[in-house]
Amino acid sequence: MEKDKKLVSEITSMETDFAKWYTDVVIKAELIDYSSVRGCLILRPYGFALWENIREVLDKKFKETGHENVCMPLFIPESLLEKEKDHVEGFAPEVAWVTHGGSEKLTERLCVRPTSETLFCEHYANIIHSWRDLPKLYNQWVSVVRWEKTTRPFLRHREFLWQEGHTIHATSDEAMEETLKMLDVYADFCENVLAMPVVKGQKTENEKFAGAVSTYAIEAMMHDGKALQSGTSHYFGDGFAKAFGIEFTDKDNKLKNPYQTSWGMSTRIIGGIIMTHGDDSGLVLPPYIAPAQVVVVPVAMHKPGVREKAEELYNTLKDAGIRVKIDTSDNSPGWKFAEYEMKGVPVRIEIGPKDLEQGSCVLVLRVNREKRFVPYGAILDEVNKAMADSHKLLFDKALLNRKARTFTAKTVDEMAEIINNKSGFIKAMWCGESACELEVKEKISLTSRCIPFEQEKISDTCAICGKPAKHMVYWGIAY
RNA sequence: CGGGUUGUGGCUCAGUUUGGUAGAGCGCUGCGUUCGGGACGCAGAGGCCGCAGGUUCAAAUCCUGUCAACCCGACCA
Repeated sequence: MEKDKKLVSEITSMETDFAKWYTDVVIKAELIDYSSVRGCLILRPYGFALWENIREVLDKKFKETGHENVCMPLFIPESLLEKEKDHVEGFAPEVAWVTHGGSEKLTERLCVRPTSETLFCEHYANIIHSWRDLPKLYNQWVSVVRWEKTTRPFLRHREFLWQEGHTIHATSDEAMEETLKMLDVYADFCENVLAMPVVKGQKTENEKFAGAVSTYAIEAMMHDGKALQSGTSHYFGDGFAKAFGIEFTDKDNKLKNPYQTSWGMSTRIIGGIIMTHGDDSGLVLPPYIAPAQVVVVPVAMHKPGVREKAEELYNTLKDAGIRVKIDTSDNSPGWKFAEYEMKGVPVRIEIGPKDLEQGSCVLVLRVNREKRFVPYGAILDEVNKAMADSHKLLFDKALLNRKARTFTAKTVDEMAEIINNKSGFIKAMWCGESACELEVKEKISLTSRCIPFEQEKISDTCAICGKPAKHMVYWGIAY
């Protein structure tokens, strides 16, 4: 478009300063506000509505796959947290402690849950006795607290909302199947609902969850080439069950430890949505979770018939279940266009005197500002089509960005050469030794993002040590 | 947790060097004119200068402490 220069001057352009752009968008679009405790942020109605929509879609999927929602306590006694060694070592440095109840000092301090494995384990030990009690497929939607040193809106809060699934099974095969199934649920959700392409894979030993046998994750690429871990699924084996004394009598009358999983997705994904799809005019929201999917903007409202027709279109869409908003405020049309673009509303409908003459209205896609002239009778079909088209355009654009920013390297020098000039994923071979992974981190500040399920052979030898390679790994800089 | 930058009406900032009546633009409220890419006029409202101490006749300004935000690093499954 001719006027492709920035229409919104209040937002720092991505190219000038991506981090500043991000905070500008988050604040200006009224997603978040700061509170008086660092890292504890306020989700404003527009931001919380995004989470509600995400929650609604995921929760439905969890229930379809047989899961039940529960709610565990907020506090974990210190002695309970300490039962699994790796787990406590992983989380202890970042937990918040409650030491007093009223004015009385507690005999045992309580940590505010950083994650709830220990609580679920304690509960499972109480309720599971027989193979008939298995499996338990539980999930909870709660907030957790991790006392992070560095905080950023959505990406790293000290208190954040998430869901954590915790399941327990009679066999390791069943638990592993669950682990991978839920990873697929997340991947499917990201791609088909959020329009975010993801790479599915396994985390290395260094990067896995504290206490897990293996961790799987979906990795997404942001507009600036940094990686965002967008959902994780862990296989625990029977380690937690042993540490917490969870036992059941199997069909063969033998006492056994069951096998567990956990998996989570948090409000961090909203940061991912912003950094995947946003542009210099502000937010661009994927249509299926946008709090407002359509905004109706009447132009020259005082002219006869304009407002009535606008209301009529609004009602038609609303009655059909579309999340639609109408703006009849006395701001100028130009102001409204800019405002709703900044807020990322996927579809805008303009209706004014010229349209009334034509018997149609103008439908504009946020993602590329494409204008479509639509007769009134076709409005619902065209809105649905515009949302489907927008979703596809967003996905394709994000995938294109990832492909353009995915490089291959055969040696650590090549990796350094690439990362000094560009930002993105580097595919390189790895022998499987932690030492090599740590060397990459120290020398060129890249971390392993995952060992993707879809393997490729870049070369025969580890890019770092030159010994025979075991895996192809995606390396990158992560949020 | 280290290094850096910054806190002044809702927002962006000037004023701090050299202590002396708290400012501008935008936004907000009311009325009128406007309305197809952030309209215009007129009239108004709004600030213990982040917080706490200290120095001084006098502090937004100087000193000490503290809190918060942002950036870089370390750390973070």
